[in-house]
Amino acid sequence: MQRKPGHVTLLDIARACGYSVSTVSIVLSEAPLSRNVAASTRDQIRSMARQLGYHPDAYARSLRSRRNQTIAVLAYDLSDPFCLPIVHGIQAGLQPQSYLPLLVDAQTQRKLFDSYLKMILERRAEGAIVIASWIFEETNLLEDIEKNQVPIVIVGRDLTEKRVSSLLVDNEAGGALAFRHLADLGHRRIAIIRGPEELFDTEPRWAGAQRAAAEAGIAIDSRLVFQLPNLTDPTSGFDGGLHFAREMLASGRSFTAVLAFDDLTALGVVRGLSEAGLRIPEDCSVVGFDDVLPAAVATPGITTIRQPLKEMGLLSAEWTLQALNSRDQQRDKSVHLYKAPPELVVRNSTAKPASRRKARREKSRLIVSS
Amino acid sequence: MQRKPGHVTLLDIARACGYSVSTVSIVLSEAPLSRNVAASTRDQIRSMARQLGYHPDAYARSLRSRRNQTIAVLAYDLSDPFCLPIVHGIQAGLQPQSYLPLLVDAQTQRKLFDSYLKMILERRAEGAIVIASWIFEETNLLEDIEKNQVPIVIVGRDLTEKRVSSLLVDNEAGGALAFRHLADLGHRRIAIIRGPEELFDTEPRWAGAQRAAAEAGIAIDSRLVFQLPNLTDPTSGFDGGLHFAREMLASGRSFTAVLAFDDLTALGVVRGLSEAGLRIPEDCSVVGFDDVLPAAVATPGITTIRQPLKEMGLLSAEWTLQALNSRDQQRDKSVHLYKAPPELVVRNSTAKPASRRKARREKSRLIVSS
DNA sequence: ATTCCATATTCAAACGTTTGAATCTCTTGA
DNA sequence: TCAAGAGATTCAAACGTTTGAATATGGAAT
Repeated sequence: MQRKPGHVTLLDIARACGYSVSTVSIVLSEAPLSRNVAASTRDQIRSMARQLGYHPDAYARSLRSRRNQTIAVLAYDLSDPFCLPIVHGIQAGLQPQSYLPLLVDAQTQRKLFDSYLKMILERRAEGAIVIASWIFEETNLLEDIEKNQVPIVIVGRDLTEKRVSSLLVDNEAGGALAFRHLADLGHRRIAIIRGPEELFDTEPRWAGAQRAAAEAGIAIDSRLVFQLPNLTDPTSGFDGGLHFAREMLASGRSFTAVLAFDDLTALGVVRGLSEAGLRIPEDCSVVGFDDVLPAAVATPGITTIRQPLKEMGLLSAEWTLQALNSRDQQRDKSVHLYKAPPELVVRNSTAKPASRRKARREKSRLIVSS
Repeated sequence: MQRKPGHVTLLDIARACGYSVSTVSIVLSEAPLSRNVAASTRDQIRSMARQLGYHPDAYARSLRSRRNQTIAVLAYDLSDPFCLPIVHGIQAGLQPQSYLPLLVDAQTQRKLFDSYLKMILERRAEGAIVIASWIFEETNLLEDIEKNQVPIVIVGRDLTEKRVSSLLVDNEAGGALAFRHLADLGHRRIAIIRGPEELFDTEPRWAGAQRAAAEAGIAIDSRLVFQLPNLTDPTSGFDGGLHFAREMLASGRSFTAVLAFDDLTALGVVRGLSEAGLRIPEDCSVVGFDDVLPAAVATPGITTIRQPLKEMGLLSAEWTLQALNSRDQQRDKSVHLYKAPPELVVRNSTAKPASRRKARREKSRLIVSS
């Protein structure tokens, strides 16, 4: 196994300028000792390194130094528009400490998830940030990662009872915010599409909506409550919304607004209602959740509950680095929880309901025609 | 620097079951020599490894073996919906050979791009796939990566004249396809929004549209041709589309269809026309390019030109692995080019133009009211 | 008995770094 | 003249693995 020709090591540089490997290493890695290396030597070594095209070998380096400036970021599915802003936040948080994210995308597949998990362990990432999925039981994840003393933070789910620092949006508040927005506009007959049963966001959002309904003195008609099936594909919310919109119309029950579980679902609802000739928001208001790109660029723009995803990502990065540092100093194993405040983003998919009489007339016409 | 407690090495296993490190390594790495290790020994070692929670150290391993089963994937901006399907394709192509993608997102920032590039070199990725950006001059990228003998493939741009294997959609054919679709529907007065000047896709798409116009005997009104400004943010196409839609209407020139540079631009156009009270597609057809998620879930769904992104990603992965293998065998430095065939996806943003008289009447009413 | 082969296992060097300790060469102060 | 320190550089071991070569063990064939 002869050395590759194009491959420059410390030894090459050392020989080229007549110093030892140690000196070269000290200079190029800017170790504390480099303070008392002669300035001329430093310059000579640096310029030789540049000239030969030297790049330190991360493998050799971190084999020796046990550090690799890497935080693993394990996303359950990058194609969910939800993930990207979080990743950007993480990158922003890691950058200043010159840590690098090792980004892996499990594509909602258990098999991939496991193999990437193994990879994270093998690459000795110093910490891990998991962007949560409802699909996997993270139990063995915890065992395996924690056993190896890697600090871990989870985004999008509360796992504090398993002693994992967690960040997520305050879903209860968000659900309430969305419902209250519709109530404030004057809507009384509000259809609700709940999330999939296995998704942890579902319950608190529903609870928030119920609380807001009670506060506004509005009764939720259980026949106007739907629940998305368990999904594999993050865009399948769209199909669910489309499906339930048709079902709502076919049921003949009147409603003037729909509270959808997330933005894709809301977009599906818009599609379904539009197909039947309803205009959004004149004939029916629709509100989503998350504030992902498709909601912003659709026409009408979807009124939604924004999650401060980027901020959450940023914070998760900071927590991880913090845990790293405190681990080096003492054993500070405190577990944090941050429930981010959701924010109402009003666009054009919501409006005051049409006057009751007119609305009823239109509706009946439509139901007949569908 | 004492060893971390939770950290299990070959030596630990060797001691625990009374064999040498070599034997343990041979067994666990399934080296050829493991053929003649006693079956009982094998089992004992394997179960001990599992019991202790052993994970091989990728750093030590690849320091010695010079392989790390990693292909770097450098995306210019993951938040462009364009990138994700490519990444998925790459993952799919790497998986069967148990190579792992090292995914990095330059977020359209030169500084990040450089620092990630350095990282790729330091981590000794065996190959690199670049999802192209118009922002960066890839010249030094080439120098730096090629000097280190790392095979490199670029997706989304033709760099064959710099001897880099390239995959991209056939933009010329796509532009023609889009224009011909509108012409076939009967449109004659077609507005065109060209891409930013610095983007390499712009020219061929425009050329394709011109060719199709000539073939259909349609004259393109230069006053209905617009050009997006150079952009930093991939979603800024939306703003551009919105802006030009308003400008088109204000100009008073009549048109029945808009050919937008990409899907986000098309969505911006839809927004702009809708604001003025126009209905899509009854009053005006709009066609996009790329087929990204927001185009599919908007209402009406945007008719667009689909790029086979996933297939392109898959192929890029295969090329890279192939280059890796052939490099080990002989010096096969052949450069490939693949122009993927685009595909028309008809949704609901395009339709036959309204009869001429009626269209003109509507238009003039609108222009007055705006 | 000796030689030879196959099977099972170990030796020891190497990969490219980092780093605590060691060495060497000057100054400086007494 | 010597000790003490500071400044500049090097030694050598270590990180955890892989791997070509070497060794040990037991037959079987000569």
